[in-house]
Amino acid sequence: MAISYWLFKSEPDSFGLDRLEREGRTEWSGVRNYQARNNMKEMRLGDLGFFYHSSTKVPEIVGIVKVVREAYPDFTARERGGPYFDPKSTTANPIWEMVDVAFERRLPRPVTLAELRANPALAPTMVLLRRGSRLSVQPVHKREWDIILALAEQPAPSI
DNA sequence: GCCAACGTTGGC
DNA sequence: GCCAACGTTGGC
Repeated sequence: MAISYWLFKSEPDSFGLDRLEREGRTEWSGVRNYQARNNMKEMRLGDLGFFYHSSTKVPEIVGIVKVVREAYPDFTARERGGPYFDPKSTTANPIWEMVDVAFERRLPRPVTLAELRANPALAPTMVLLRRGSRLSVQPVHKREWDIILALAEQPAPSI
């Protein structure tokens, strides 16, 4: 069974790749969007994902993570007073789920959003590049995955 | 800091 | 079920 590929957005100011590398693995908690949650439910052990830095001066893909635990209830939804508390979610009927991901590796170099946008092989299909795309956990086609890995092996384009 | 795009909420 | 209002995301 082939693995699937994903992309996880994270704001480096709150949780960047440096921290994930230090900590080794993390719970991908706090996702409060149904589509993103559904994507996590489809993830299987061994799936790989790009780690993307969003809401930063230069948004870019910086590394690769691996799914090391499949979807299970996101306990932060029941943390009363916490930022991710959701009264609709109960122990008996949890709405929100999370996966665990582990640091896999850095890309040889970051690949910026601008570079992805400028690539005609990616622009038409990649979820990240859709107009107004805000999905924080999204699928990546294998074709796109391979193109981006190849880009990261090449020197950064000079702008 | 601005603002377009999006998802959710709630009145009707 | 519709849709206006609102809050959030996230690039620029």
